[in-house]
Amino acid sequence: MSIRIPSARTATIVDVAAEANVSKSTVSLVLKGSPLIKGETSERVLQAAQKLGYVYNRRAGELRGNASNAIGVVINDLMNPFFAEVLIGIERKLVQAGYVVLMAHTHEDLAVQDRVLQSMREHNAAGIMLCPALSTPKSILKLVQSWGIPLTVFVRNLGPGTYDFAGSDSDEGVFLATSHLLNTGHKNVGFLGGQRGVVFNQRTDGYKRALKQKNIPYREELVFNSNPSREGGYQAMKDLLSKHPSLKAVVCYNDIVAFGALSALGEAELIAGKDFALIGFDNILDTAHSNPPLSTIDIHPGKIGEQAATILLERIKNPDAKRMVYSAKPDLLLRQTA
Amino acid sequence: MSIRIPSARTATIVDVAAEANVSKSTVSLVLKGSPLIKGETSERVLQAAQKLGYVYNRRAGELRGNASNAIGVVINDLMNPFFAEVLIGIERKLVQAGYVVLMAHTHEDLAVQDRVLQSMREHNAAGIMLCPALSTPKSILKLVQSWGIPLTVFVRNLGPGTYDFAGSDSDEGVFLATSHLLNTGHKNVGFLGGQRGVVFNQRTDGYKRALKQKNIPYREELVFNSNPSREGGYQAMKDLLSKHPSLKAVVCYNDIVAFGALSALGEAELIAGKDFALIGFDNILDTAHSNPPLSTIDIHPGKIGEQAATILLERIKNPDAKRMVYSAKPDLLLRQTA
DNA sequence: CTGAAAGCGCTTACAG
DNA sequence: CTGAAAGCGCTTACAG
Repeated sequence: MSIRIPSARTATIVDVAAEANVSKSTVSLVLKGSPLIKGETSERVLQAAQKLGYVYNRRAGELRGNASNAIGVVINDLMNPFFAEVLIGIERKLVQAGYVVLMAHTHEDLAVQDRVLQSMREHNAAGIMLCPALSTPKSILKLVQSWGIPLTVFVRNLGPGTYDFAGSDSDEGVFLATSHLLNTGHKNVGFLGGQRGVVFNQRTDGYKRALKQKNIPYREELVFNSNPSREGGYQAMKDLLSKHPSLKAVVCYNDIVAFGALSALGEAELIAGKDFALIGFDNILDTAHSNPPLSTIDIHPGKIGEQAATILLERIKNPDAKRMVYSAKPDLLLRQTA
Repeated sequence: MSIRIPSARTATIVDVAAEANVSKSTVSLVLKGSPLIKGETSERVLQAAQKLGYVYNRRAGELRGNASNAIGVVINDLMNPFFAEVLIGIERKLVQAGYVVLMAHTHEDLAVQDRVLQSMREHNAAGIMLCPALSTPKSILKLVQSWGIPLTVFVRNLGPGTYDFAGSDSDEGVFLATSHLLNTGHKNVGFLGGQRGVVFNQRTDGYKRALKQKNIPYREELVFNSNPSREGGYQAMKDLLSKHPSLKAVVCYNDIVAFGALSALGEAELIAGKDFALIGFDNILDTAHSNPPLSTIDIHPGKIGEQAATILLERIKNPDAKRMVYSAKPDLLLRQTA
């Protein structure tokens, strides 16, 4: 007859109290470093805890106290290194502040986004960081707000409103890139990749603005839509090459689109930076050693994540603070492709 | 005088019970879909819950019940898309099974790894998935085991032992790649990038094995160490080009190293696939549209994550099952560079 | 089929 | 400086 040995029940505060000959209130106080307890007692309690291999039970503590140290972060496209870099920035900052991250990936799926948000609520998240899936309704703001959970939106904004946000100045970034191309002898430049959405609109706004400043008429057929992926960039560039062979310069929706474009260029035996100029957007790590190294708009992805986390932390501390926004200042970073 | 309105305390099981005129035990039973409760009663409770906007409080439930639905996953190098793809696979599988993921990033730092593991323990994680930071001591296995938390190690193994593991057959993969190069006319091939460690050793074993099979002596100076990064691959290839200009084929430690190498090749005006042959390892998404598209060893990163999660789930369900191991079968995937 | 009671492991006033 | 007591929101035997 075999008996299943229960995994040694871990010691509780009561066990420690018994071991140290104090009440459990005292143990609780010692554990949270209260100055109320006499040094000697405190010492004794700590040793007892050590001896019994005591582990703090967070759920129990939080049940009574009601604060949670978990923060939900929802990402929708981790396949794009940009988001991975942002996530790393977020995670570091949060962990550093003593939080733990409940991470969820939505694949741009609104239904799973709703589900994970709900789940974070059940888990009593101390805050939520959301990079909204494409076409997320603005009502999501009111919803989370009604839960009483601090929220900061990052990278993709949700239109005008009073929510906290961390992202970048897309308009200005693309303006910079387009202007640079125009200033270095290109008579016209196209916009490659990406699809309808807030961010896309901001970026093409910058594009149009740069064109306008040089009195170049905006031509819709020079913006090439695609998925915001390498594959998308590849297809878009092939499309461009066949339809507008005279066009020799392009600013890309983002870096991975630019990588796809680089691939199409290579296939056509065109050398980026010599036969064709292109500039990416984001400055993900990969750009420094692509073939050839990509000129891009640096928005410091890791820093966006860090700032987004900083904002959330501040909001948790101070629920009544006024709106907080971080918008990364874009820097034109010239390497080989333009 | 302003009164801070407490964020509307959310309804509890007791409120629902009162609203529905039943005891809280009944509410609890209904909520977990017990067949014990009469349909009519159940209906009434559900409506009451709905009406009050009841939200299940997981921590409270888990405190008594003792099961948690959070699983910790620790990653060390999310900058490498390979790990991002693995993570996505893990996350999907876990969420699908009703779990939530507590994610932590270690940056290969043993101290933070210890910290996050401890934190996951406090959070009562139902299981832990660990991709060990470089030079993680094997004792980590016993430690987590002593906590009574199911563990599955992934991607990097910890040497012989009886822990659950999901990864790939590195040796075989590199053997395949090296053999292919040798079979297609290259008199010798080098091994580029990566650094001492379990995975590195397995990969170079495959390299040596392929050499041996063709009676080609192994020469240490033909393996070029580097950080397992683009930058590392870039430097290693420059090094190779200057020291061994006659070497024309190389298998790379992984895809990002290969990307760095591609960049160095481009800089030297060498065309990969024509002037120089190289093969990566992993088959991350990016390889399909690099410049030029990279030949590589496909180990199906997403599937590794999924399988790792599947193993953990199984272990949770069945603590006494015997050792589970998944080793991705590597496929040689030829594109442009070899 | 449903209710009363005890308990999960903490924290937090309140006494003293 | 420390203890006794109540309570956080659930679940789980146990009655009936």
